Amino acid sequence: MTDRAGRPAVPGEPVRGSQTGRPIMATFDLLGRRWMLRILWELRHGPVGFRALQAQCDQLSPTVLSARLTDLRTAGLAEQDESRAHRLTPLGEELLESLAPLRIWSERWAEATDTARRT
Amino acid sequence: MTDRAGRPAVPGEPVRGSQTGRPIMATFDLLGRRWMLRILWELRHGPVGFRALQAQCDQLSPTVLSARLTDLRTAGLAEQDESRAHRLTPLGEELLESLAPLRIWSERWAEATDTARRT
DNA sequence: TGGTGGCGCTACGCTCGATGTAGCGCAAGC
DNA sequence: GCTTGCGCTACATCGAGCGTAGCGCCACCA
Repeated sequence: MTDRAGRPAVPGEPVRGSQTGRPIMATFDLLGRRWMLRILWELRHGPVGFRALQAQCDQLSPTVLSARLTDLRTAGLAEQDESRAHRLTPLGEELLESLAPLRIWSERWAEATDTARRT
Repeated sequence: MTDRAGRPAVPGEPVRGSQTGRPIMATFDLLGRRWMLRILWELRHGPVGFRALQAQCDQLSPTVLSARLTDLRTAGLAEQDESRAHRLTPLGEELLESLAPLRIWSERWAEATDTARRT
């Protein structure tokens, strides 16, 4: 393992940035890791192989991809099928769905920024 | 400045992890920075002073807090009032709202993890 | 009016996470 | 048995994040 020295980021336990273990904090911890949101997003179309996933994420280094996938698996949000392809668990799917408003918002953000730049 | 060497993370421009400049990617870039989600979250109750905000975020280092607030300001999501207190812009508020489903999900996640652990 | 204390924030050195490249082990195809 | 491609790890490098110290500013009070 590339060794991630702990940091499971699971609700109910103290996580980086919060002793309380409040679920939302665990979520922030998990999603606040670099590439995490992007990887989650790219997993939306079902099982993907390691290298394909890497390509979809602009060739991020395999080290980080591997680490993040481990994070996701530990958190119970992703898993591997028989052919070692990566996919979301039902729980992971739910997370993805609850991220949907973000896409809507990002469009609005783009518009707003654009208008601001024009003026 | 602690200097963040570019990387404005604004939609419409290439960002780290994506040449396309698709808004959602810019969003992932922005929110994927450490403490970003947490800070956004802690800003939900209106204007907060720097040190108060720092305290709410488990005493994260002022360096990072300052950097993140700059990020937010650059992105047009936060601003400072007359007394230099930090608060979200309307756009920032919208982002916060679209993060709401995350809280719901995190509760479900906590339950699921809990049950899994018990068995 | 000089002292004290609190606040916003920067400087700076160190650590650890992220990056990039190389390559191993394995399975399939020829 | 050699090549090709995949999943993933090793390892060295670099940069982001962290912690501590402290500066400049203002308010309050003696």
